[in-house]
Amino acid sequence: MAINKKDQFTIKENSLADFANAISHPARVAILKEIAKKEKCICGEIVEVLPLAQSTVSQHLKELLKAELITGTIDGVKSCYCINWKTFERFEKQFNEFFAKTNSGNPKCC
Amino acid sequence: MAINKKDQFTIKENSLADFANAISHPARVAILKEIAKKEKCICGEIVEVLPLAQSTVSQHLKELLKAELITGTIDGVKSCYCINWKTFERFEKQFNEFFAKTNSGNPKCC
DNA sequence: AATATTAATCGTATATTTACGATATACAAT
DNA sequence: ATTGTATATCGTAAATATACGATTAATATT
Repeated sequence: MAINKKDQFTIKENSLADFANAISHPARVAILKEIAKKEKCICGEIVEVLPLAQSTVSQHLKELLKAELITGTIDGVKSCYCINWKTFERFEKQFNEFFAKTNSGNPKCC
Repeated sequence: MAINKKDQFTIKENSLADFANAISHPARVAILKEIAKKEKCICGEIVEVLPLAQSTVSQHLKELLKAELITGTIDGVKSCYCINWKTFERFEKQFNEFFAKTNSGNPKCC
């Protein structure tokens, strides 16, 4: 972007944005879904299911790893990925903290 | 991007990604936070609090409106924004549907 | 009517994202 | 050792996102 002002925001704001960013592409949602379904997945199986090139899937996996939404281990010549549920739980808490449900009624709302 | 493959994914995958994308920038998280705090915000109040130009804040507000995370009404010369909690609730449901908590234990996980 | 105020939109430059194929790496099998 | 297979990384082109200031539009005030 033109100028990056991300450091002008709080760590919490940035970390919530980073989490959201990791799942802000349908391919990554589909990958997460696939891993969650099988509980365990190798890259090849994911590539088969998605309408994307292998290298592109690999890039998306890398982003999901960076955001700690998944964990990955190398198993011989294959790679195994799992959902990192701890990150999801942490996100859920942060999410609630930011947008506390106490306001759900929206009495003053326009 | 090079080629857009978003229509190769399901509507649900895209809608979840779109929601996440709307909160994938710290400025938008901060805006949502500010509106949630006050329950009701005029544009100018948000601009005051954020380290961004008025036009940039306006662009972010537009995106939040597009994703239906906020509602906006015009009040004379001012614009008033509120959180659209219904969208947040819908997202929460979708989120759980995708990553059903039944797998949280991760028995086979790597 | 003229001026001031508020917010949205436009035009833009730059950074980032996304996609691909090609190549590299790392292990497995022969 | 050579060959095959699986995945990661590199280099890239094109699309999108993000930022800004300038302008426009719409109401409020004088």
